[in-house]
Amino acid sequence: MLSQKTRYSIRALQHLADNWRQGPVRLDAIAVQQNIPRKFLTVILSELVREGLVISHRGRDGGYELALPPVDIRYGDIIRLTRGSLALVPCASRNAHEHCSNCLPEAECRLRGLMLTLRDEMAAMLDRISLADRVPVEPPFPDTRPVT
Amino acid sequence: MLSQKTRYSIRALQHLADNWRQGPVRLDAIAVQQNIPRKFLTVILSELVREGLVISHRGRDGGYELALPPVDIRYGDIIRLTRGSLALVPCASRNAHEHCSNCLPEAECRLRGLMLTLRDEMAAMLDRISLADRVPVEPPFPDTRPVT
DNA sequence: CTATTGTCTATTGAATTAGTAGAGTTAGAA
DNA sequence: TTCTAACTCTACTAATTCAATAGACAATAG
Repeated sequence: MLSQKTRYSIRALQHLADNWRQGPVRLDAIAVQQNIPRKFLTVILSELVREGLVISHRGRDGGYELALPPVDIRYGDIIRLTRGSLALVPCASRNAHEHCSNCLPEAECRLRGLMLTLRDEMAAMLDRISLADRVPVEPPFPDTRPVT
Repeated sequence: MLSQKTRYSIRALQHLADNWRQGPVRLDAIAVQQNIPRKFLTVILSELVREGLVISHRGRDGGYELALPPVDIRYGDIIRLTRGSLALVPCASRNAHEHCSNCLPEAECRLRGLMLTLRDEMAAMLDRISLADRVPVEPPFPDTRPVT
């Protein structure tokens, strides 16, 4: 699962993408319109600023805006930044690899092999889509496989 | 991330798959060979028994074995059973749908749209592979996309 | 009938996460 | 210059989740 914080980050960034090139957006506007607790959002946005994804303007008429054009911010990047990794298991991360505790040697671990492959598939998709893309809100239900 | 418990479950099931049709495997054998804390494994295996994936034999010469041929146990099933859902966000689950807290109405949520699509891709892969499949332990590094 | 092996429910301790507090900094405008 | 509307930073707390253990119980082969 993505943490609440990661979800808030993504929605905040989407909001900024929607207002790209329309001047800074105030924190309160984002909080209200995206239904994110105000105080928590200050923490989240400050982090995004520190990471270089967002630019802030202080003082009167301040606010936030994306540091890059929406098309250059891919969902994969956002998740890697806020969550550290795309992988579902620490040892299957390509960029933040860590050993799993109580596991077999990695060279023998079949779970790891599977999770690496899965990670790569997820990355392929998430790195293809950017904040500029219109995402289908309700993708067609896949009917070619069982639904347990 | 998959919880430690889910990872243990998968490894335990893989172990049973390796011993398919060779009589019951004792809990201690699994614990030692898979490096899983014994007491924790009792909890995990009991759950798998209750869920019908595993059969247990009590008493002397007891142990565990898969309830189905390995080919009929797909990774997607295991994760759905032990973790409740494949989705990365509660509102994007096909089989255990829940509303996310502090979100927008689902019909407008772009994060949900994206996560549904991702869930479907993950499911396609995880439901294709079963415990009978030999998983490549080290898949080729994908070089067609950026590695952050 | 006993040693062996699994079952069940509760509890503990640690880690993570969500969210808040509150004092500080910056910049525009009167 | 000073007021005020913004953002910034570090620390803290409460709630939740998670990993692991405890310990009494049940079944079965020999």
